[in-house]
Amino acid sequence: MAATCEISNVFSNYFSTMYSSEDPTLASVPPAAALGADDLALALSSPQMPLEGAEKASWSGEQPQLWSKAQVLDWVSYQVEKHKYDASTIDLSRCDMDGAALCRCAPEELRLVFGPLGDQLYSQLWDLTSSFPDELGWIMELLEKDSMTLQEPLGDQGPFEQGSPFAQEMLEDYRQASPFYPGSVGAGAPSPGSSEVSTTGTGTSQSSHASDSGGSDVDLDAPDTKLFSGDGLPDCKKGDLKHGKRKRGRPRKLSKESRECMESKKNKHAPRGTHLWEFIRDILIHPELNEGLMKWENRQEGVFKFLRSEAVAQLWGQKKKNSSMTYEKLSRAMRYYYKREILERVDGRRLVYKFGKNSSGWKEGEVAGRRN
DNA sequence: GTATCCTTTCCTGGTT
DNA sequence: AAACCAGGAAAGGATA
Repeated sequence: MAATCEISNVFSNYFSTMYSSEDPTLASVPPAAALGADDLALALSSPQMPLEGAEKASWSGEQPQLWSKAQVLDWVSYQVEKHKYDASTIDLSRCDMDGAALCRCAPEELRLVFGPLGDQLYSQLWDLTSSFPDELGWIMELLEKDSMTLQEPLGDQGPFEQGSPFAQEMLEDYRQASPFYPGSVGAGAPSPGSSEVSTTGTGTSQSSHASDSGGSDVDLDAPDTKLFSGDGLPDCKKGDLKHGKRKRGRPRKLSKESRECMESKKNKHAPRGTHLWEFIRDILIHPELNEGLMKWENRQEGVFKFLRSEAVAQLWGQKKKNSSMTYEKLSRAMRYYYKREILERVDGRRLVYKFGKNSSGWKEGEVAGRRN
C-alpha cells in the first residue's frame, strides 16, 4: 500500500526531526561489524555526549530495538560516562549486540556484562523503549487512521511557503492525514477507528466563523461535527450533563458501561504522555506539522500564537484520548503554567502565549535544524 | 496506600 | 454576542 510507505516516511522523518533535534551523528557511526574489541574500548573511552553537546548521539533518535551494534555501543559509552563508571571492568567481548539483542537482556544479564552499571542500563533502556511508542503514537494513529480514508486530494490549501521538497512531501502527508489541516476538514469521513474526538462534551467547538484576526477554528466548523461524530463515544460521555447547574469541579468518571465502551478503544497501557506545553512546543518547532495551527510571533522570545485554537485542542484531546477537549479547557491548563513559569503572560493579546524560563527545547539553539 | 503532579472539568466574572 | 481571558474549586489519572 503506497499510503503505508508514505506513512512510514512521514513517521521516520518526523521521528528523526522530533528526537534528534540537533543534527545527529548517524552517519558518523561506523558499521558495527567493523568494530573490534579495540574499537569498543576506544568508543567507551571517548563517548559521545548526546544531550549536552552540539551533536546528538547516533542512538538518540531511534527506538532501542532498532539500534545497530554501533548505536548500542554508543549508548553504552554514553551511560558509562554519565555514571562515571569504570569502563575497564566491562566485559567488552559481550557488548557486541544490536538493539534488539540488548532489549532482550534480562537485568541479570546486563549486570553480568556491565556490572553494577547493568541496573542503570536496564532502567534507562526501559525508559527509552517505553517512551517511544507514546511520543509519536498519536501522530501515527492520525496518520494510520486517515490513510485508510484519505481519498480525494484536498482542494486548494492556501499558501504554504515550504522551502524544500522534503518539507513539501511531509506537508502533503500531513495534509492528507490530519483533519486539522487547513482545508482538510471533511475531506474524509472518520475511519471506523477514529472515535477519539467528538464534539459532544461541553460543546464549545461548535460552528464559529472566526474573523480574519487570526481568530481560531476557522475550519472546525460544521463538517467536523461529522468528522468526529462517532461510533458510540459520545454516548459514553453524556452522563451527567443535564441542563441546569451542576456541581463544581470535575465530575466523577464514567459509569461502568461507559467505561467498557471506552476501554475497547483504549490501549492496554496508558503510557506516559508528554506535557501539554511540550506538545505545544513540538507543534511549534515543526512547521511542517503545525502549519495553520500555531505560529511563532517572536521565536527568539518564545512568543507564539494559536491560529486554530480549537483544532489544537482537538489534537491535544486526541493525544490524550479525550474526546471532549476544547480550547477553553486547554487554555485553563495553559494558565496554570504561568505560576510555574513554564509560560509567561502576554497581556492584551488574544491567543498569544510566551514560553517562560522553566520551559525548554524551543529555542533555535536547542532545536538545530535537522533538515539542512 | 498515600502524596503529589499535571491536568481536566466546570464555573463566575471580566475583557475584547 | 461570541470568543477569549483569569483564576477558583474539585476531581481524575499517573507516578513517586
